[in-house]
Amino acid sequence: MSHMGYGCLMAVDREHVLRSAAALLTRKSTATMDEVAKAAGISRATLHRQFAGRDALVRALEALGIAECEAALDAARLDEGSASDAVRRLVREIEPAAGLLSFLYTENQLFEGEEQNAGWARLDARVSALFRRGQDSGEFRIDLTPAWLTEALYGLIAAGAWSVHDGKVAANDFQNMIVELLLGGATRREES
Amino acid sequence: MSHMGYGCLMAVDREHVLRSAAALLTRKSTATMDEVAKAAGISRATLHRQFAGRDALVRALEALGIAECEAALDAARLDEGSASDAVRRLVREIEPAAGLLSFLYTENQLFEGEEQNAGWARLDARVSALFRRGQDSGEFRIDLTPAWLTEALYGLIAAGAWSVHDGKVAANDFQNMIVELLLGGATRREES
DNA sequence: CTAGTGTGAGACAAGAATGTCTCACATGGG
DNA sequence: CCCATGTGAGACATTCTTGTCTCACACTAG
Repeated sequence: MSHMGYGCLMAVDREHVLRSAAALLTRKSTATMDEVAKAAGISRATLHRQFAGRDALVRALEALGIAECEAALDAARLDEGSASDAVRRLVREIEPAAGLLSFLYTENQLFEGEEQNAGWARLDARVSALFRRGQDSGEFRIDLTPAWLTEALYGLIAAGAWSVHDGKVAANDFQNMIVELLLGGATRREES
Repeated sequence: MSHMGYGCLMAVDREHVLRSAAALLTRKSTATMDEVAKAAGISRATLHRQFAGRDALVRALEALGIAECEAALDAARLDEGSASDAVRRLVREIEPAAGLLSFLYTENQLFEGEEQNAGWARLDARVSALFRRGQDSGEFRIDLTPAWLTEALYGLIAAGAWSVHDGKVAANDFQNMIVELLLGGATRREES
């Protein structure tokens, strides 16, 4: 029967294809559909049966990235404890998705004309709310807008992912480098 | 005679074409040679006479970006005064080139295979030296490597340029947002 | 006026990537 | 055993971009 294996087998295959495509496109953002198919171990025909075209594939990757980000936001429990600790948890949880994120980050720069996925707006709102909470509690300075702190976080994650990829930063330092710079800045301060 | 107007007229035309191409590609990094030519007010044939191909154009833009960065580094007098003030001057001087920089920044991500222009290495070295000077003087914390601070600066400049482009950050705040986050971080501190 | 030079417009072929299609093969259930 | 479904391989047309070429036109110096 067609409605049997369809729901379960296709799902895991689709998941596997998406993971492979993410891993490949993270390293080579201009990879061909043929290369993506080979990386996933399937033929171009099958790839094209699952994703109508390159656009559909990128959209699916976007949805995957959004889902992973939302899962990271959930796991980070942004509402609990101090805002600083929440930011630390957020970066820790989001690190596995950093490669995919940096790919989507630059990819979105050339989708400027079209409307962006509503999921990004939701993520932006949640992260912005975290920074705003930190400002309201007196923990964060108020002269940097939550919108900018959110964008800066994305930019630092992308820069961190590329730095690790280029070997300029040790993979183990990824979290600390981002969190410490974002929270504490470069200037030395007296430990209290 | 041909060897007369060649040195002077071609130079200014080339400069104009490069500026136009930079302005266009900053907004739409996938612009066609035809679009680049139209943006510069010349025909595709003439564009192709000045730049052998798209690669040559990008290389020339890269050289332009490097030259502007080096000019900014010179103007910022990185060796004078405190490292913090030097960083402030650097961001201020580099702001006009931020758009071009962010374009080249993402463009270089997909040149991963090829060797990068030696100019970038020189710039990295100069900026790294600035952060190292701040560390040696006790001004900057030593747990963030100069290499990471340099990459983070690039990432923040790109993020700032895109944020301004998307209207998420006011253009007037560009310098402050970057400098304050890079130097001071998000955490509030007592003013001394 | 005339020759030389640079430019714009457009035709043209080459190449790459995409989207679509067909066909043969394997596998798994009836 | 037989059939249906999904897959791989490959051919094919299409589209887009690029690089090259030719030709006509404007301008300018001699």
